[in-house]
Amino acid sequence: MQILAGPLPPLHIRAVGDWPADRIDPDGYLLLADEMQKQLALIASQVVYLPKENIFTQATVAKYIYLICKGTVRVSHQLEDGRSQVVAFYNAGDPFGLQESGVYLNSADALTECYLVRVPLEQLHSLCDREPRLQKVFLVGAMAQLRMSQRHLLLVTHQRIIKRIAGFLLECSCQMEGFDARQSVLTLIMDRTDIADYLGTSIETVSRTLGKLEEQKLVRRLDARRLQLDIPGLQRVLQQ
Amino acid sequence: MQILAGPLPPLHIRAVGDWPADRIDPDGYLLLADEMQKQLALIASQVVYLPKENIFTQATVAKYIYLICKGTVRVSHQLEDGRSQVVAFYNAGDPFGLQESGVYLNSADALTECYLVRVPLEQLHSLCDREPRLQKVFLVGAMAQLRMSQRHLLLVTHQRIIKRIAGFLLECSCQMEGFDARQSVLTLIMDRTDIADYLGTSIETVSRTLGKLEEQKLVRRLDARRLQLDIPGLQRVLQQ
DNA sequence: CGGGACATTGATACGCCTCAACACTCGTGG
DNA sequence: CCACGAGTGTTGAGGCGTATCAATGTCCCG
Repeated sequence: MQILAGPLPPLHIRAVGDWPADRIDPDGYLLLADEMQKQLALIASQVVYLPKENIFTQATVAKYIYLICKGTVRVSHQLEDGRSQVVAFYNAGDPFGLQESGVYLNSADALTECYLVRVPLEQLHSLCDREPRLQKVFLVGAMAQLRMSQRHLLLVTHQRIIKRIAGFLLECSCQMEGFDARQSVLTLIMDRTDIADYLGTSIETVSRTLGKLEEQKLVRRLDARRLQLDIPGLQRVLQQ
Repeated sequence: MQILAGPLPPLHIRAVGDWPADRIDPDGYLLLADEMQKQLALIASQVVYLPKENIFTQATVAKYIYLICKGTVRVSHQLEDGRSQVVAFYNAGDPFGLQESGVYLNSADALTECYLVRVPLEQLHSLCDREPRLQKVFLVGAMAQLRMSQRHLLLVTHQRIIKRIAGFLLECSCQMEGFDARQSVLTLIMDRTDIADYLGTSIETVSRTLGKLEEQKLVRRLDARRLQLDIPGLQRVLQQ
């Protein structure tokens, strides 16, 4: 981890689907007004993490809220029985660092090189009290996170794995970077273990299911990480 | 549905695990200051729903946010393939009515007789802009919902159904009314279909799994809706 | 050329979904 | 008082999908 000097980059928060939409840009991001940005700059700092680097660990004291400027973060939860469940993959515009009773609920790791803005929790609280518009930004962010979490729930409760995988690929092609819409080629940032732990299955089944989808000509594996998708075909899988 | 005249009852919002805790009572509820309560009373109204009555339907225009004073609400989502997934069971102190792009994401139904406070969304937005402390209440509420949603995710991703059921029973005994701690008897408010749709399984499997737990002396079925629990024993199931 | 990390493929066992039949409780009405 | 039906919960038999263990394949880097 490395702390960057200098001013914060322009910040935006994912707010897809929020309404009424004040200051939401066409892509569903809420932009921070200059004034808020300045005040945040007084307490926040920009940090960089390398791929595979741990950002924070579940059950340790929660000091910061993070906001992603660039990169992808995996947030996961270790259960008592040893299983690891990926709670979410976060991208630019997503806030993360959910805490309960002063400790982090999950662990966070950088999947790619990540540029983050790190805001000390205590100071954020007092700043939000002084600057209600900033609080609104975080409220909108929290509700966006709640929608994402519920979508994830609907995804993992599909009994058939083929639906989970199809839904996952569609989700990636919508809300992630690394999807070339013209070629319809998705470049995955995560490995098979991450996908399996996100969908609640095993790496072998992920691999086999991609095989099934390839048989049905809905997916073509250019290599392990690059998939050519038949988007309408995958959507049809979810409807059966 | 029936609209009640007269003043609003005292309102509180579930905020378990929030920190730093300003004005959070021992049970984890955030109490609304009198002033906010008064302002809310100007735009909100108290409504009553009978058991099994529909409160709102997925994909219809979202006009209100609801806050539960008393009773239990089932929020569920219908998927394209016909499956119904219960997103959450909500109790006193929980806000619900999540919307995306102006329409409800899920459907809500009363499980018991429900006393709710219904707040028009548009007026709530402008009131929140004038009264930041109210906005903070909703922010805290949204984060509590996010924690609940993530717990639910961890529950339904247990591969073994016996863990899902054990976890579900423990969850009910913690955060729901209808658990007599002295006798360790849990009275379920929902039927087998609701449980199955909450855990992503079938009613038959719910029934059989309760049978398994009964063989292991971790549960005793007094009748279909009343279960005597061995709490430590159920916790042990989750650890294996 | 080796080693390690990651992905795929194969064989097997078993847990759960499905369909089906049956038990139970409750209200209604004969 | 009993008969009937609907709604709900339980139990049984069978087939299928997926987890698991194991082996093999592939890529990258030293």
